[in-house]
Amino acid sequence: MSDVDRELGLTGRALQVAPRLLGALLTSTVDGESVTVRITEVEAYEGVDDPASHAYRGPTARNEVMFGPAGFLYVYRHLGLHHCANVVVGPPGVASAVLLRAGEVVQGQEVALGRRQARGVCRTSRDIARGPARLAVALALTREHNGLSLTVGEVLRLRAGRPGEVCRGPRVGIAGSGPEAASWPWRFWHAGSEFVSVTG
DNA sequence: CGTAAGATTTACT
DNA sequence: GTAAATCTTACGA
Repeated sequence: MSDVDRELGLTGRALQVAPRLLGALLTSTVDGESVTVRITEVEAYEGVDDPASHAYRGPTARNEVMFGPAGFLYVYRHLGLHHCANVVVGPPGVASAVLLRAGEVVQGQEVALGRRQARGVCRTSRDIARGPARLAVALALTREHNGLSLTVGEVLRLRAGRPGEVCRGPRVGIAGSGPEAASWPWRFWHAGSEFVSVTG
């Protein structure tokens, strides 16, 4: 286990780890360009007990990384258009992950903005990584990065940052998983941050 | 093998 | 506010 694993307590379950990831810094280096975001909004996804989780029905080719050890990246494609990135947490064999929903770009802003504008319109710096698929674009994360380590290696680097005041509420976009799971307050964000995808 | 639905974003009315 | 874009995954036949 690395120092970062210990510092952030990544081997805990998603519900415990999610709020601890707020304020953490994630750097990606893709195509020789480095971008760092400070994480401002996350959601916890558990496994067999969580109807909204990709791991709810057991391991598949897509979600196998979620069942592995903590400290790795899980990236999935959504609606054929977008990618979303998760931090795999929890002990090996237990599916548990934290979806990165939004962040503030603190390094490599020009690169990140360029990547966003190459895929559409991005008017303000506030919107560069505000939203899970936007954050993935800013960091240039795709399915190719699925399963990469967040603590070892050249591409990804996660490190602890200064924590802030935490708010929590229901997760976004999972109404199809049933009213119960959609009501659980498993979404966490930094109080007062403008770099949050949905306020409330 | 066919098909339905999806942890979203963007543009347009 | 509403709709379209776009394709993979997962499940049923």
